[in-house]
Amino acid sequence: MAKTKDNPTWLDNDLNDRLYQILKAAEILFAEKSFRYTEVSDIAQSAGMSKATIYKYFTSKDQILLRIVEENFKYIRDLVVLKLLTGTEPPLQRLKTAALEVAAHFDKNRSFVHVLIKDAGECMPEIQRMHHSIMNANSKIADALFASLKQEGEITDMAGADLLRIVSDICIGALYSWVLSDSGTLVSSVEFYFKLLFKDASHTRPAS
Amino acid sequence: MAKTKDNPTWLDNDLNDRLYQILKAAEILFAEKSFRYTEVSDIAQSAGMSKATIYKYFTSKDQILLRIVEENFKYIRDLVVLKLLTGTEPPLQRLKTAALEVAAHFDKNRSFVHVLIKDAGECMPEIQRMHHSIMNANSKIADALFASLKQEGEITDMAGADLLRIVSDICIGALYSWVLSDSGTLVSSVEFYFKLLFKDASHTRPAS
Amino acid sequence: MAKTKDNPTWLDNDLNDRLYQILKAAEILFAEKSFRYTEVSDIAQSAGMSKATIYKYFTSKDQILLRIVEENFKYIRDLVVLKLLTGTEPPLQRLKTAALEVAAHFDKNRSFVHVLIKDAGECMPEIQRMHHSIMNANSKIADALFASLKQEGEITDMAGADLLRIVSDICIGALYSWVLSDSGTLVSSVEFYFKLLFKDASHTRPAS
Amino acid sequence: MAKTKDNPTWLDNDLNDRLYQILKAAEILFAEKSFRYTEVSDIAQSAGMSKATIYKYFTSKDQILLRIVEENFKYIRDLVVLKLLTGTEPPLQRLKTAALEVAAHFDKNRSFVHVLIKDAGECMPEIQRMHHSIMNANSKIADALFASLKQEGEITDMAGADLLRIVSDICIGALYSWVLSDSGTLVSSVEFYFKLLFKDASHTRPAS
DNA sequence: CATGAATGAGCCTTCATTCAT
DNA sequence: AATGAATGAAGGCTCATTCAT
Repeated sequence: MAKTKDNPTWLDNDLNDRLYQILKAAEILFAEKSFRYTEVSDIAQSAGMSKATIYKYFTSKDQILLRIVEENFKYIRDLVVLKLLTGTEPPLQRLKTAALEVAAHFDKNRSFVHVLIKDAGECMPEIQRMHHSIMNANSKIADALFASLKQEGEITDMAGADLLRIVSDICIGALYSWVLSDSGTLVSSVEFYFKLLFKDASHTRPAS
Repeated sequence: MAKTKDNPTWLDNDLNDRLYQILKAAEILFAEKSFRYTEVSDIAQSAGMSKATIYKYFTSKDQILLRIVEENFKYIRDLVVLKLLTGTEPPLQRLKTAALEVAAHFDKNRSFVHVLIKDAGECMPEIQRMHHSIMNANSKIADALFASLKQEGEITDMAGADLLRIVSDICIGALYSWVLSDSGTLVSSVEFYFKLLFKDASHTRPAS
Repeated sequence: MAKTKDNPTWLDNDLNDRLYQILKAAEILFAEKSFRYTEVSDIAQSAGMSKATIYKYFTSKDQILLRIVEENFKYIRDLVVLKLLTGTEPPLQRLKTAALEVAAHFDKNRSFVHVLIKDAGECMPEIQRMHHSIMNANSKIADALFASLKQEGEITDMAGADLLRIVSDICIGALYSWVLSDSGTLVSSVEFYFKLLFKDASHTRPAS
Repeated sequence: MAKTKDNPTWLDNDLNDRLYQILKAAEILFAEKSFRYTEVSDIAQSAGMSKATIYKYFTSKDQILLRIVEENFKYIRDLVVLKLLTGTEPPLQRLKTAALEVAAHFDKNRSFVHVLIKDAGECMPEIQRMHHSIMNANSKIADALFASLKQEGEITDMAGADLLRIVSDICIGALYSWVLSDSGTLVSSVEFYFKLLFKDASHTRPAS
């Protein structure tokens, strides 16, 4: 799953230490004080290096934020693809696993979600690209998934696009709410919605 | 309904013209270029006055943004309270009316929603207060509403808090998605969800 | 003595009311907060009129300060000339009277002295002109005075210029000290120095 | 004494170069154009650096002025203490030496005196503290000095406080006059007053 | 390579001053 | 004549960014 080192949970191991320190420090500060109120020197201090060093790795303050978003999005995308497309479990189970993994990632990276929401304006293109790729580019995957879910009778008949929309809205809403309330875990949110939508508690393959 | 004048859709008519012009100009610019990239002189030019005049009405650039959010939130709150608590229509009908009115307000004030989402970090306290007031302070209203909905069999039995959470998540999600896709209307989104959740198309009181 | 009205002590009676109010209000505010920190609107408020009205009487904020200094200097000059050159009392008596009158004027107009010292930089030309007129233009008067003082044996033989210099230095120093210590009266200072320099307590004409 | 470098006459050598350049440039500009009309960018240009660098050393334009005053006052205080309290010369000689040294310092730093007088309003607290420390805190030193002067018959019997007051007034007056006339040296002023007050030209110890 | 030191570009904000009523 | 409302012109200060060591 990309990660084998101890502390990093989302950034690729390949990132050299310096880079990782910058991104992590920035993420935390952006989450706390927002992009606007975080100075590059704050990041430098928090990352234990000088400002000049930061500019060896990034061409601008904005690039740091962008990189944070990109790395997280990439990580999530990889996670989803891997969990959703691979494996022999039934589709619903794979969906749940993927959702839980993503949720767990967010639970471990609260600050990223704060950044994403607070400084959305600074990275609209990235967010929109992500949103678009989920709503359109990946719709084949989604269609296939939903088709198989319908086959198994887990969900009622409904246009795949509509379903995707609902799921997407709920995900975004849950994410936003989670940040606003700043309590609970996203994992429990996912479980709540799964229980709600699919009365079957286990989602292990129905033994037919 | 409050509004009869032609152009203002959300700010109270009582706001004097100058103030209205500033807020409206700022809202549009913040939505387009984000708070960060909007200079006070941009707002001044767009509002057809000098920077100094703006500072007669606001003590800082930040205050302009805050005021935009406050005014909108106030307007929405008033709208919801009015539509939801007053009137003789059945609860579900009132809920739908309120939701549609709010959605229509947003449709007419897309730029506000853009601001709200792009510059969320600048007004977290206001957003959180709004969120909290919906999730907690207003829960009595919500409970009453949900109770009567249940009585009428419109919705299945479920904890009020859970229902509220779902509705809230969907609303936030729909709002965010709407901005991200930048297409369609929120009103149509509301109709979509109402059709989905309550199969009855009309929601006029079931003729017993 | 120029003054017959009740409250004004330094400005000419001829000054119309509005003008007097502005100058007095400004003098007090300049003394309290210094020229820099006194805004024209402060003066307006304190004088009970609008800023625009002030600009009917003065072309700039600087002009107000200048006028304050000019009026006071004019008043003092008139006083000195009148007391020193007129009258039948012996010269030393006239000198003392003049000095006491000026001191009394300052005692009644502490704020002017504060302004003069705090905002000296804003009115160096006026101050320098005054200083020059005392040290040079008026030296004839001074010479005559000192000559007669010497004749009467009140003071030792000494160049008039030197005497003038000493007196001038002591006056300036006493004035400055008085503002710095912000206690006592200038009149008592004058009496101190007269007692010190001319052992004769009365200075009434020696009954010879 | 403290000074052996060529150009600096009043600031401690310890002050690093950059700081010294700023203070010296500011002092000259303040003296020429007054605090009000001197922009920080003027100081920057004159000191051969950028505005931002100045703000590395000072938190505000006001602080620069304050620092100039403080440094000079400190320097003067040290000088006086050193010259007055140390050494084996008779008291009057020590007094004269101290006065001459201070006067020489001012002669070399005319611009400081201009600043002090023109922008007195900006640094009243510092000036008052200095004045107070001379008139009160140091009165023990003064009393001792005056006592020994009296013993030696140099001055007539008189309350120490009164003597101090006279000396202080004369000093301030001489300083102010010197700036106003903008000619001559303070050293010559000191010599004038010493000759005047103590007829003995040499002030070396009276040969018993 | 890492950094301390330096900076340029620019923003927000202020206030003396003006003008229409 | 008096003023409320409006503004132009600036100035202090900041901070992302660079460069010499």
